[in-house]
Amino acid sequence: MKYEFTHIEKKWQDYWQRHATFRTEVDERKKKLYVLDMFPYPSGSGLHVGHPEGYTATDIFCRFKRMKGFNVLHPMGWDAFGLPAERYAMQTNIHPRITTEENISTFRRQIKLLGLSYDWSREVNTTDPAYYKWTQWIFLKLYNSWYDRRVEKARPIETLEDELALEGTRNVDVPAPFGPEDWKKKGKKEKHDFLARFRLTYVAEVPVNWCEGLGTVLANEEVAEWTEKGYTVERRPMKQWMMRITAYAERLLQDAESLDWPVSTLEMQRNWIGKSEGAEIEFPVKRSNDRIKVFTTRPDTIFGATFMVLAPENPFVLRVTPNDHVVEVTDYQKQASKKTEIERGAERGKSGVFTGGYAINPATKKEIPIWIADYVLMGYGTGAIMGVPAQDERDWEFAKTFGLDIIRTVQPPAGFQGKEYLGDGPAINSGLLDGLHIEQAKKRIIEWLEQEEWGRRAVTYKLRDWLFSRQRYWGEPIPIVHLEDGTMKPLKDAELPLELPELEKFQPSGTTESPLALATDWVNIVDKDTGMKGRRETNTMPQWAGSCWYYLRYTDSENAKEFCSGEKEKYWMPVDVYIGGAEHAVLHLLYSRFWHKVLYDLGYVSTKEPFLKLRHQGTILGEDSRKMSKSRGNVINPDDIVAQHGADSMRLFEMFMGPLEDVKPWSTKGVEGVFRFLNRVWRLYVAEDGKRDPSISDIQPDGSFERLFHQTVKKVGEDVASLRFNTAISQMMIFVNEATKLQKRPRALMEQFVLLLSPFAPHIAEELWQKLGHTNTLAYEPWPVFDATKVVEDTIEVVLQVNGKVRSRVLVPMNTPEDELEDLALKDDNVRRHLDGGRIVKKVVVKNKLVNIVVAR
RNA sequence: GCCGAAGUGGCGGAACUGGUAGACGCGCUGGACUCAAAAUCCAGUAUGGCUUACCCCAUGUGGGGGUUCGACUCCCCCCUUCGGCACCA
Repeated sequence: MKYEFTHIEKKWQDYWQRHATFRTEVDERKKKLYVLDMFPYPSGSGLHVGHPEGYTATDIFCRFKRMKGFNVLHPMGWDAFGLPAERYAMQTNIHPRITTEENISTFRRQIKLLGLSYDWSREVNTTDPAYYKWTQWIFLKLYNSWYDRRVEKARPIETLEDELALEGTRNVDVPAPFGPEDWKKKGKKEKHDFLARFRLTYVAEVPVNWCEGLGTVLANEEVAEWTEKGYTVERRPMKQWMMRITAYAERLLQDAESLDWPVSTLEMQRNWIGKSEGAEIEFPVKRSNDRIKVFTTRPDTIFGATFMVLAPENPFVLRVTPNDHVVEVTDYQKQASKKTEIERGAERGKSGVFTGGYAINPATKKEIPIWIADYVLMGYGTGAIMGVPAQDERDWEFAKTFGLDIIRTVQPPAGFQGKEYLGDGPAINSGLLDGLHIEQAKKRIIEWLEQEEWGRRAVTYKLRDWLFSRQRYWGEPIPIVHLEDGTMKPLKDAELPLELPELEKFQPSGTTESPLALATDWVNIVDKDTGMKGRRETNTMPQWAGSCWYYLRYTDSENAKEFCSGEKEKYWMPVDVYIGGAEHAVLHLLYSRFWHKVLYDLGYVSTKEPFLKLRHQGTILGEDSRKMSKSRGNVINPDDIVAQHGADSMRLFEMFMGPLEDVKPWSTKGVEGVFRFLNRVWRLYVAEDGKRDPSISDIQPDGSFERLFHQTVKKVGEDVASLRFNTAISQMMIFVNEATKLQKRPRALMEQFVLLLSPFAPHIAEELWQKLGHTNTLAYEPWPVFDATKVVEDTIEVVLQVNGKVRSRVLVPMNTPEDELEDLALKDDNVRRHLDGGRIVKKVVVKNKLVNIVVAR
């Protein structure tokens, strides 16, 4: 009987669905395991072969663990908000909800064809109001929280209000302190504005990449893409929603150390957070009481600071600029503001203008000129630097361009020909630091700065607050109302979800607002509590929002009262294994960790980190080893593969191609190879009449076949546990090759082998299991165990070497003693030929491995 | 430029803590079955040499050095590819 994969796969997929085979519930008696795939954005082009790679890997792992007795949570859902559906709506006026639904249906159908053991009852969809209700709820939790530095955690904003009313800002670090009476005297708006400076979600005027053509702001990484397509992107300050992720910089950095993640991903996150340690130093402005703060990692070089540079946007710029320089300075500021950050970075050489103002170097007491230049960024440190050309490449270049003084304060080694010197050496021209090396000099100068009150030890991070608003329709509405008194009012929990309004026509608003601004009935409201007129926030959330917490929703996806119940969260979290693309190494994985920590601080989740073990699947390239793309015509469609060779072959091949994390090219021949393998398996078990093959019977296995069986159980189990699927499949192929050679096949072992194969090729395995006489699914059969004593070979080949080169091999019983091995080597003809009468200097004997005889001539 | 990962047959890849390099699969070659083909099965397959049976010898894991009885594996230098960052003071 032929291997009718199409029929078999349909049959078992129906069976699993009918019997809810993979439905999971909390079960305190069983050990839980949470295995998660990064959920896909359901694009219009359907699934590509890259998706099933990760999904198959997690599926094999889940099926294996279920058989090992674990209670496995393995869900799937849709990250369905996003720009493509909205752009399509603008062209066709078809509601994004409709396109999204269609795309989801396609994806769901395609994924189901692969026989993945998801608990579909937990499916989530980020665009479903029942889901985004809780995205909005979490947004409000952040809005209504502040980060308390004293305890290093987020707390409800009321705790800050209470504290201000009780003791003012005595224990809170603010520029303008006040007492409890002052707080009580403040008006509503004043209090509102003050608190806004603490909230984890806040509105700020920030320079963004505004694209008029698209009617939205773009992320820095999106700018290049659209400018290439002919759109113009300009830098302009706009009011945007921000999330105070910077408050968590240190914890995001520290807690990453405990994670079992790819080193490269951890490294990328570390670089993204970009911690650097140094000092803040205040430079007094000449003839003024102002002090300009700079950040430096090299406070030891302060004696070489011969100028100062401010970012063009630095608010001090105009305060230090005398009237006769204002024109040049403002001109420069204007130019700089137009450039995007990419353009600023791409420019070779240094530009800048002298402000006409001077500061006093607190170490040398000398006057140094204050310049502005766009190589100094407002978003990092204090937006101002001390220029130390002798010990900094950029400052050197700047000083050379504008003819500024250069004073070496670290002695370069003799014969040093370079420009700036970044290496270590004794300090020179540095007063109290002279002779000290960098580390000591840093320590000494910081002590001095702190003592003289010119500065202090400081840490800064590259990480910036998260720009959270998008001027788009197809995203979660931000649940905030702007009242006519200038304050903002968050919606109450009972008012959630705030659903997207229906629109007549999908088009940009024509202003800097999102298309939501066109839904005037929705936008304009009257506040029930105060009777004030109000306007709803028209920005929506970025696509990251929904994916920031979806793993929590899976634990309790039907819950209408909570985002998930504490009990279920405690049982299932954290995610034990998380698999997805490396393209999310930073943003998604950092944003999720951030939200998770906020929820942790507020007591809503029980773990500090959401994802314990993370692995990325490597990209699958086209057969030509190039990236798959429509234009290259090398795209492989999973539907075709499933139709031609079946889902089991598809799954098996994707896992057999190579290590999960590697980038690897598709191979049609390779699929045929694993398809042949499955056919061989089939013929091993099934006779022409469709019944169990008569070669399978209750006989005692012969020793070597039994050994191979135990070796296979061991290898497959270990490999699956460590996600090395390619080598597990190799071992199964070896087993099948041997089994094929046998006339009579021992039923017990053959049955167990079906169980080994089942996580990889579940459909054929279920069918064979049934043909072997079982009536239930094998999904919960116990995973085969191996007998360690039966794994070891009784005869083993030992290598005989002379001077490290293999000269002969002998078959000996396992654990033949060393001296016997040595004798065998010395008696061996070819070994003796190579000894060639030389003097034996050394004999190395490794039991069960080799004998190496070292001779001198 | 900086950070990270990786370079093994014609191809995808294997080799656990240094101990038989090339498992398994693809491809290729030869054979069996067949009128023939497909499918299937069997055998061979790193490169070169010598014999021209089996053998045996040399070379071989990006290149060059080193440590070691012994290195794909450890150390140093260099090259290439991929991923990320990019004036972060």
